[in-house]
Amino acid sequence: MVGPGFHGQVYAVVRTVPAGHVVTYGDVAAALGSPRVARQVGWALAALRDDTVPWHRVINAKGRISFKGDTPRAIQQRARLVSEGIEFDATGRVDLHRLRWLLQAHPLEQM
DNA sequence: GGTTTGACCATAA
DNA sequence: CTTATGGCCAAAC
Repeated sequence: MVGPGFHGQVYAVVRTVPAGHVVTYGDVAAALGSPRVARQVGWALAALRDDTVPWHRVINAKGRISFKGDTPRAIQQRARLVSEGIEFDATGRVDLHRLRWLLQAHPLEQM
């Protein structure tokens, strides 16, 4: 249900991220053609209720789960990533240098 | 249709 | 390392 313009594209890109890899909001935004819309990517995921989208594989550029104040979701996200084989640092950060997934410009524009 | 806000990012102190 | 500020663009009010 890639409804309106931006959200659908975000979901499409996030679905292309395989397990065991992560991407930053900026990367997803850049894959959509605008590296400045990282916030909207996060906002789109905030409205997400679809389990078909691995939203937990999307983190911030610091390799960490930021959120605003809703910790429970962050904890669940971390649990899912660990379950997929993602390793977390002592500070709760992920090794982006190794687990960063290279997004494609237009994954499934007309799939 | 203007104002507010936001799961961000980069820079500065 | 953390905290603060500006900017960016789309959706919600």
